Amino acid sequence: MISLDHTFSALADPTRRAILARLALGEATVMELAQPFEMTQPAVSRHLKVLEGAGLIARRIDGSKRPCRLAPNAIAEIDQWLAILREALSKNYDQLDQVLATKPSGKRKDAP
Amino acid sequence: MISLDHTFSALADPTRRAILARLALGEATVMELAQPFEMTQPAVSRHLKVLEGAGLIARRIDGSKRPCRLAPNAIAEIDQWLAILREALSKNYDQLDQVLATKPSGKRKDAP
DNA sequence: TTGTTATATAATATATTAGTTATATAGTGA
DNA sequence: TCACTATATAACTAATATATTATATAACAA
Repeated sequence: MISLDHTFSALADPTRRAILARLALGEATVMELAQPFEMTQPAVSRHLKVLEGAGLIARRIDGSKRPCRLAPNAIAEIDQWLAILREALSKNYDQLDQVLATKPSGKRKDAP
Repeated sequence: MISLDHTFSALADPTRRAILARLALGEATVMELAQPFEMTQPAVSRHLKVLEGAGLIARRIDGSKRPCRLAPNAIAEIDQWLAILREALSKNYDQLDQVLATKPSGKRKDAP
């Protein structure tokens, strides 16, 4: 099972997010992915390793090429975790709504 | 506007995710948040600063206390970005479905 | 087999991060 | 005012991350 630590930290890097965005258009090899970046091939290889370790991409073997594609597992796991926050946020919002509805002129401690 | 770099990197830390999970239950002060962790108060203060900088929490002033609560902006932004990947994944899945449906005995380059 | 292409790994330098302790600041309450 | 509580900041250390160059490995093409 993939850890959220790895997944979120993989997504924290702009190069890696750009790689994922490129893969959203379809499979690509390491060189194809490296080409648009001002970065050496080994650097891209390491980013791909991070993305793979995070469960965000998968690779297959095609001769001497290693085409990459998006993998679904990590995204699903992230979504699941974010659901907790989303639910809490919508609940808080409802509560605030209620407070504003029931005490439209109540004191606010945080007012200046 | 908040950067995805900051938001994802804030979420990559398990202590910070635990803090967010606690805040999902409702507002809490710095000391309340620090208490369950084997960590000093300054360490928690810094985590909160990171979460605030990432747009994941907001703080208000209540005397000498600084109660924290979840903030919605960053989550919304993350969701928006992840939508790109989600869409691509579902598209790829559909394509795979089609491929399997139309050529059930086609050659596969990646077969051993 | 030899040269070339595609990719991975190792060694290394630098930057960033997360924690610590010590200290500063500001509100609280006697 | 004085002691106490709540929080923030600074200085420092240790661990981690990212990039580079050099090199290894494996497939391909002549």
